[in-house]
Amino acid sequence: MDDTVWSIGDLAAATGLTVRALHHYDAINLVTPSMRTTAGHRRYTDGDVRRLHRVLALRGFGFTLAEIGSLLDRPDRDVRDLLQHQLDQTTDRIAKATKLKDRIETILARLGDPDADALIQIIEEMTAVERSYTPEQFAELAAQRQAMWERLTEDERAELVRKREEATSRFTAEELEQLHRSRPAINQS
Amino acid sequence: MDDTVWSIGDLAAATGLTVRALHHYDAINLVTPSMRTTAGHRRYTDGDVRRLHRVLALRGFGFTLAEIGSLLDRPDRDVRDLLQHQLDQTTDRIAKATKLKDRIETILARLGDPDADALIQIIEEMTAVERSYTPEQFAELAAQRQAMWERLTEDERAELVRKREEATSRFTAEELEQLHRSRPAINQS
DNA sequence: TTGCTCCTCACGTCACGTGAGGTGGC
DNA sequence: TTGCTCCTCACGTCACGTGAGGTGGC
Repeated sequence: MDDTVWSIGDLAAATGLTVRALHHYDAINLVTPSMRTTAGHRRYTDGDVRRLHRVLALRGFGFTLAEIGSLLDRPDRDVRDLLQHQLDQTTDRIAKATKLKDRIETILARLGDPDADALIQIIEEMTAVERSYTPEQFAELAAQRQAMWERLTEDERAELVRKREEATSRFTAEELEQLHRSRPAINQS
Repeated sequence: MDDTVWSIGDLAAATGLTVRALHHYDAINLVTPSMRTTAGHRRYTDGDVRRLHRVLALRGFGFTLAEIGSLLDRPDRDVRDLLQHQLDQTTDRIAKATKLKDRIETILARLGDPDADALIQIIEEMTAVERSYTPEQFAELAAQRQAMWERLTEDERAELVRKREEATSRFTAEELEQLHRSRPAINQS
């Protein structure tokens, strides 16, 4: 009973995965069938199937396949940290998605019987912040900010980042993303 | 004043994008600079910058670059549908992330001072549903479900899908994903 | 001449989907 | 012999990141 062996198609049907997914797990050495038939066909043993189930369980918790692999193969890492990280990421995703949802609902409410031009106009109103500057003023602003940043000490920069994050809640999603993108670039210089 | 022209570096600094991102937008014909210098350097006009701002605004609403492109170039599509679709997707993402968050918090709470083995065990307990079957029983189940499905009429199938979705709230995230993956495969046959 | 910005390839990312062309077991 | 399952490439996805190697303006 314990020496039952699975073809890839049966295993795929039983787990709801695709054959291609199992091929992929094999290719990255995540779940490798212990046997092959003489024709080269994969045969999954009971142990392989147990490992696959662990993979699917962990995948359900949002771990990447790479993380799952190292968790299963070197189970000495600080699991609490990993889980905490997952939790933080998930919380963050919820917050961002919730904000986006609010904005979309706002737009839908304001939208009468619109075409795309109207949509774009409304969205631009909601996100129009920089557009009140001329390009030159805008470039000047960016340059000044950059120059100011470079005159700061490490501590002052950290303080600024904190303040920005406090102010962040009043920003639009677009600006959030832009801040997020521009910060590492600035920090590296 | 209106004929100011931007270099790619200045525009990147002013918007918080990377130069590479602007290259990308150019490559996919989303935002193409109207001019080049004799040396081949991109020069963005005021109109280009306005288009870029529209792109960023729409991106903030979760549209893909392809969607943004067709929105800007053929503004005749049903905008309300597009936005509604965005909203549905976002709501769905929030629901899934919230469920995941609950599960992670549950695990973290149950976790004393654990190593990965303990984690995997706990996760397996939380997700252990199929594991109460032997592989043969499991394969049998899958085969029976498949056979049953194929005997159904379209209406009966739709009814089943509805019922499954009702029951879904009691399922784990893993099972949700598996259902989600297996359904289109079955429907195609 | 030295920096700095700019240019064009071109591969890598993540978890597979989707053919393409061919082989083995019932 | 006909289907069906299986096999191995290998390109595509999405929005860029990250060098690699080279050129132009101050």
